[in-house]
Amino acid sequence: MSRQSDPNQLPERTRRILHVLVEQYIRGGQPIGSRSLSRVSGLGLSPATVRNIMYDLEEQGYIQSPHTSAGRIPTEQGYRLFVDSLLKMQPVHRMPEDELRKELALDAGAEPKNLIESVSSFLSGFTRMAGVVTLPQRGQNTLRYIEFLDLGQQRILVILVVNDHEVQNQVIHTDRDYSRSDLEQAANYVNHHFAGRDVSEIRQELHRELQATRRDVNRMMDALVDMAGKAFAHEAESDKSDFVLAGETNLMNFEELSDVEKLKALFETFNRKRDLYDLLSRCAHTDGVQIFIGRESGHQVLDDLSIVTAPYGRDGEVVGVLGVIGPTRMEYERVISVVDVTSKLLGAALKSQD
Amino acid sequence: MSRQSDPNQLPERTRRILHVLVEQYIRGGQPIGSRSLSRVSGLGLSPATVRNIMYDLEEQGYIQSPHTSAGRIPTEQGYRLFVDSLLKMQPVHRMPEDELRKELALDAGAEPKNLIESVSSFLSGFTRMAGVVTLPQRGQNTLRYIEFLDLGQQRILVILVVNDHEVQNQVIHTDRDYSRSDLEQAANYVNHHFAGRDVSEIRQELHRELQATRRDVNRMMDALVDMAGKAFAHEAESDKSDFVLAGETNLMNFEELSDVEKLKALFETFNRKRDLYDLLSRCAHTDGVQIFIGRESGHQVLDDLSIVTAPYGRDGEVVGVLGVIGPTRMEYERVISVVDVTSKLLGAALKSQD
DNA sequence: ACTTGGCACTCTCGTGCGGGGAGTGCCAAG
DNA sequence: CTTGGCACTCCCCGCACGAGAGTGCCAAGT
Repeated sequence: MSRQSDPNQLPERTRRILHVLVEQYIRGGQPIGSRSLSRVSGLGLSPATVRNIMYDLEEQGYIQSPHTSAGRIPTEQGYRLFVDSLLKMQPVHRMPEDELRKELALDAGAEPKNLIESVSSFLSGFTRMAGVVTLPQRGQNTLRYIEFLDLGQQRILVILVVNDHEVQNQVIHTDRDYSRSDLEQAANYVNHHFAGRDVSEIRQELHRELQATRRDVNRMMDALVDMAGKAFAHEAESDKSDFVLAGETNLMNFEELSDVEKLKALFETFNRKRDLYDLLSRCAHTDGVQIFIGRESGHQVLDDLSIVTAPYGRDGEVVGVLGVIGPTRMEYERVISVVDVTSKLLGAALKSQD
Repeated sequence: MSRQSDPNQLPERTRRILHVLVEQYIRGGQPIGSRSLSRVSGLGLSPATVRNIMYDLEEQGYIQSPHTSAGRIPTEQGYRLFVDSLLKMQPVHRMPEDELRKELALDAGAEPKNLIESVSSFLSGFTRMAGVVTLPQRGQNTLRYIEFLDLGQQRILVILVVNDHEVQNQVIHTDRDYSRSDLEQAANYVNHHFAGRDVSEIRQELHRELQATRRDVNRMMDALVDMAGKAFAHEAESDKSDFVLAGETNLMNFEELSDVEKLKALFETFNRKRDLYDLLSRCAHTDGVQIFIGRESGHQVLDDLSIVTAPYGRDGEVVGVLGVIGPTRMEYERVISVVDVTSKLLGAALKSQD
């Protein structure tokens, strides 16, 4: 980017031209020529003057022309400047808050998963692009209750209730069979000692305890603690990198993705989940709306797309990220508002839930 | 279909020509002309003769030409005849059973859901089309264990263990609060009386019991039974119409779906799940491989696609359906074998699981 | 009666050509 | 510094043309 320059050094008039150009291009999808720009910019400049300005903008990498006798379209750098100028002004927008509020109200008290799905499909429905919401990831998982159930053949079903609401279950394999009362005893032990404490903390403590009692005569206790430890070990690794995507198919409408190869690569990325999740988690640590334009995301499949994200949470603690994925040529102003408002409403909804 | 005729009345030679034509078309994707057909059919007929035969086949609706000077391609009716002739002969095929066996072995003992996912992605990977497997739906759900956990605010978490393995949980709302021991008592009651019996049976019985004790002074018992009833009512409605789809994106490669509108409609159908699930369930009652060609499925979005399905189950009882979705122009012979073998292996894997 | 070679006909597809339209770059004048 | 003018470039569209492929039909052969 040798020719890149400090955007602040651009004359006001030049920035105005860029702004209008981006707006117009977003509206129409056609390259913008000097004539229409001079008319619509409201600056009272002749097309020739505008041409000169456009020449400058092109030299500095904000716009480009698809071929010599077409108009100009914004580059990623151009979009970036445009978007940054949008973010400076407080977006006070007539929003369809009510629509979402209503939906959220319906889901109140439902599984968090349902809530997330509603929000994701709201995002996609309202923007006509793809909506995405990560599942809320609590920083700490508080153990509420544990239960062991014998399945025979040295298999034990562990049921774990965390955070008042969520039930997780898993089968663990042991090296011997346990009687009903053994299992009850183990569950009682854990429930009594550890209920209300953080799960990963418990795992560590159980581990320590196992070390300590290793030479103990009480082999039984040993095995039980081992078993409980296994249960919590599983818990730690599960449930990662998941999000709810909605309206992916909306993206098929955009000519940016008319290339089937690209489309395929994109959908495969969606299915794999990992890449997109990583991208989203990166947004958890900034607060407020964040925007990746085109290649800024660093993932090749998203080259022609932009992502607008915002973290959501309750009581200031971020528990997830939501966002909208669409073509680089999207109505940023509207999308930013929607994402922003939605993240706040979702935070509130989660709060009221428990 | 006025011109449709009994396929059995077609002369052997004519059927042979159709068979070869379909084979060739499946291989190459290009309309087949009389010259190449005469060469490859091995019947020692001149192109002119083949032309006459093709004329007959076209009149009877088995083949058609995209335009006057292209070769011929099979119609749905033509595919149907082709496929039926395939199904008559036992498909004894060198199959990649081992590959799948290995994968299934890895998943042995894992969640059924994981197993299903493996199979689905095997189907898709091996055929390079889309694989689909419905979740196993047991005819009866045997209650193993129930537990009630107070969440406060008149909400109770119900944990239900069915069929030795599966854990279901749900929050029910009650009209008053219950003490810990109330809940324990309720759980004990249900576990003691109903463990090992079918869930929907239990629901009915609880309902009856509720009617009977309505005038009873024992209000407590009343409420408990009511609560348990609620729990089982939920259980009944959950978990329907679900399947695991894999490799949908493979379908994007086929020019049959190069029309973005079609592609979009198809993927939306996949997401909705209902339509496809209904189609699949219809296959549960026939045994052996079943094939829908093009519009035979009755769903418009599948017009250019075919579906090859087979039910799977254990001990003769069908618990689900699996299949492959691909373009009408697919290698039926191979796909039929794969689907057939896979359904049997999955059945066996489920059996060995518990 | 069936098969075959011949032949005219039709249709698609790729290519090359030309004109209209849009927009630019540059220059010289204001 | 702005503006009008003008030549230039490039895309896009319609058109025609020829090559290629395959058919339908007919008349002759077995």
